[in-house]
Amino acid sequence: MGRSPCCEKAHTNKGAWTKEEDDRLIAYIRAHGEGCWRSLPKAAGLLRCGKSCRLRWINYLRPDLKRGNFTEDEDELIIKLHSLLGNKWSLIAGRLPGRTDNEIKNYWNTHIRRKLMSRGIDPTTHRPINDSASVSQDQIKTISFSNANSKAKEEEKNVTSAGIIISKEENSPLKERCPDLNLELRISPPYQQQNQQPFKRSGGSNSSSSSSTLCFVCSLGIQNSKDCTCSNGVSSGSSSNSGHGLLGIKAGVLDYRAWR
DNA sequence: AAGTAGCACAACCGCGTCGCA
DNA sequence: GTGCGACGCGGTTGTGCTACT
Repeated sequence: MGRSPCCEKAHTNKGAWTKEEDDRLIAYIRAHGEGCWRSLPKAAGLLRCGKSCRLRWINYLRPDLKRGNFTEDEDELIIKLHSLLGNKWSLIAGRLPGRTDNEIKNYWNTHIRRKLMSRGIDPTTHRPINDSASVSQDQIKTISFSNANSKAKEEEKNVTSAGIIISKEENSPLKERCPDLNLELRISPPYQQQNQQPFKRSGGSNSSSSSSTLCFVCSLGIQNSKDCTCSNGVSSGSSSNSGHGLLGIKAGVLDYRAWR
C-alpha cells in the first residue's frame, strides 16, 4: 500500500542521538559536505536512516545555529511572517538566521500561540478572537495558493495565477493583517545561505542580484509562472541557477530586515 | 520526598515535489 | 511522458525536565 520505507528499519537506530553518533556525523559532513543523505549513514558508519541524519544535522548540529532563547524581535517577526505565510515554517526559518524550521515550529506551538491567545488574537487567523466569528467569508483576504480564475480578472485584481493577491497600496491584505509591515519587498540572498555551499537541490548562485527586483510571483517562489513580470528574466529557463529556492525560492526571498 | 501535570524540544512519520533515467 | 528514488516539509509523537501539590 504505502510507499516503501526510506531505509531498512531493521538495522537502524532510533531515538535520541548519542555523542558518538553526533561526532561521526559532524566529522563526515565536515569532510564530505552535505548531500546524498541516503548513502551518508553507511558512508559515515552510522546506523541511522538518511532522513534522521539530515534532521539531526539541520536541526541540531549545524555550526551556524544560534540556539538559545528567542528575542522579542524574533517573536514579533515570527508572528508577522506567520500571518503572511501561514505554517510555512521553512520559509519563516529562512528569514531568521540561525533558526531552524523545527525550532520555530516548536516555539510557535509552545510560546507564541499562547502569547497571541493571551492578547486575544487567534493564532491561526491572526484576528481578534471575538472578531473572527463575525467576519464574513468574502471579507477574509488571505494569501491562497489555489488557482485563480481568469487572467483578465487576475490582472484587474492583481491576483496571480498562483492565487496570490498582490496588494495595492490602499487595500493590501498584508497591511490589513500586519499594519506595521513594510510591504516594499526587496530581494536579497537568503541570509543563512550566504556562506553555504549550494546543496544538490537548493543550489544556484545568488550572484550579485541584491539590487535587482523580482516580481511578487517570483518573490514567493512560484517558478516559471506565466505571471512572472520580472524584468531580469530570472524565472525563465531551468531552475538551476535562476535564483529560486525555498518553496522554489532561492534568491527571490523577502528580506525581513528591509521590513523593519 | 514522592507523585503528577505541564512544558519544551528532539525526533519520527507520511506525503508532496523534484530531478533523472 | 512516465515511473522511481531521494529530498524537504509540516504534523505529530516521545521523552526528559521542571514546577506544583
